[in-house]
Amino acid sequence: MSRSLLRMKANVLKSLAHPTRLAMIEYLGAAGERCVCEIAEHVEGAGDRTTISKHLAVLRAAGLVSDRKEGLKVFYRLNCPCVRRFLSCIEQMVVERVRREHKALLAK
Amino acid sequence: MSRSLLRMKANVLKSLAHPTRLAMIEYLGAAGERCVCEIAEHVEGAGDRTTISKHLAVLRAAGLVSDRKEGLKVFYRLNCPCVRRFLSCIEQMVVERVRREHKALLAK
DNA sequence: TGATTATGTGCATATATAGCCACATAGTCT
DNA sequence: AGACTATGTGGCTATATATGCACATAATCA
Repeated sequence: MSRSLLRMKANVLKSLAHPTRLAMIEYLGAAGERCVCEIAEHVEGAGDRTTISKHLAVLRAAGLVSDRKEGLKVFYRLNCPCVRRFLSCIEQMVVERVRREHKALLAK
Repeated sequence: MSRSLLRMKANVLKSLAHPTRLAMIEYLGAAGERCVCEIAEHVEGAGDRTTISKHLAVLRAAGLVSDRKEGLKVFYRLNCPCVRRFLSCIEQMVVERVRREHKALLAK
């Protein structure tokens, strides 16, 4: 496997690997195109607006979202619908795992 | 979306978000169960053996792989087959992107 | 038992990332 | 033009991560 392709894929994954950014991606996947203020409202407890901007910049740099300016607002949208399925796979795995560990705990 | 579920999913993604670990996962996905020495040989240029061990420990902690000891060797295997599909989605996205940017470059 | 091999751990350091504050930009409205 | 609003950037610090070295463990074999 080419090192550079590997690095690029790891970068995309890295951009997903943060609770706030993950929430943003899931929100955009579910709700469609949204402006920064809507995203910021939805992703509560994610810190101040500049932090939100930077997270969005990370997602944009990774190619996961695109943006479009309209008046004062900037709208972001998910580029790659396949990411949604991808994330549901991860979710399934995590949920499975929690269930398994919970069961193991009870069995003791 | 629950904060803790979000954090857990981000953690799984984080564990995938490193070129060496990604290569390990892809290798285990394609080749099936492998011992550390085979993994280390396959993932060339990933630094020394202790680094390899640590990356494997990260993947194990995330629940992505399981290990099994047999004699001196420890065998690792991919836990969640769905990860393979997931990764091919990311790959497709990256390849698409490179193609698009390349084209855009030519058009100038 | 002592030597050898496969793998893992504990520390130390280097680099990367997250978050916040102050400030910058850019569009809108009066 | 000047005030206001939405968003982004630069720079700082705190925290996290990656890596390698020296050492630890554990199984095998002579």
